[in-house]
Amino acid sequence: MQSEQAVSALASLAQEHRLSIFRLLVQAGKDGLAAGAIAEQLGVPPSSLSFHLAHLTRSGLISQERQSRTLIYRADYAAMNQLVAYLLENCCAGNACAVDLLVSQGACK
Amino acid sequence: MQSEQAVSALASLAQEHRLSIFRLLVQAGKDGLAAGAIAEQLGVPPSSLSFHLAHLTRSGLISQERQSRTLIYRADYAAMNQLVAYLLENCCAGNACAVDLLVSQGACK
DNA sequence: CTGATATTTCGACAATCGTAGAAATATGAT
DNA sequence: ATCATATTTCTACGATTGTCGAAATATCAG
Repeated sequence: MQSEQAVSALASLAQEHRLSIFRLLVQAGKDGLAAGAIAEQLGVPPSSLSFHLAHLTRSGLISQERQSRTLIYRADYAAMNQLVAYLLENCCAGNACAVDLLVSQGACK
Repeated sequence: MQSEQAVSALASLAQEHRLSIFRLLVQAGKDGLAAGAIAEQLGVPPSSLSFHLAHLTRSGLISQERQSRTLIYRADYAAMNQLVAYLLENCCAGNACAVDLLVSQGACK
């Protein structure tokens, strides 16, 4: 991963509405959510929502698939993992370190 | 973690210079780095660097400790872990999911 | 082809952010 | 005390970002 890519991904998460969108999609899992369903849950006006969805899509953290009239959005878990790996790359100068917590924490399951 | 906190942490990483600073500190480990050492490695003017260090410190991702004339900065791994946990909270609606990658990836060691 | 639904693109404006020089502060050395 | 070093705070300015109404686009139904 390049730093430019990472900054873009981070910037797309660093905004109240977009963070909420991303978390909704993370929780929704592989089925994703339609733009409309997201709008309903967050109460953001359509044009604003679209702006934020485009931002997240451009950064690669979510993907878009058209299903007839609706657009389905999904979190891209691999992109998220790459981002975290980039942030913690070569951490603690190769010594055992606090980042082991990530393993024991079990964010998923 | 509150969303406001998360946005603040993410915003502090979503900037080229600050991202570089954070990664340097992650790699430096528990000894941290003096502001001067960071300035040297990144070539950012002192006032700008100070602005970014303050941003990262306010968001809780790094900490500051004075050691006589110099200020030592360190990455806060626990804060980083909390942030990642917040992003992936309750992911995939409770099913086994792609976030397991985080475990197998072994960013550290 | 006409109308309805789902969503995006355009445009303009206010608010926030990053930059870096100059001045200020904190600490240690002589 | 005086001076040098390390770093921050202040300040002003240009650049970027978020907002949302209105208009445009895409798809389906009748």
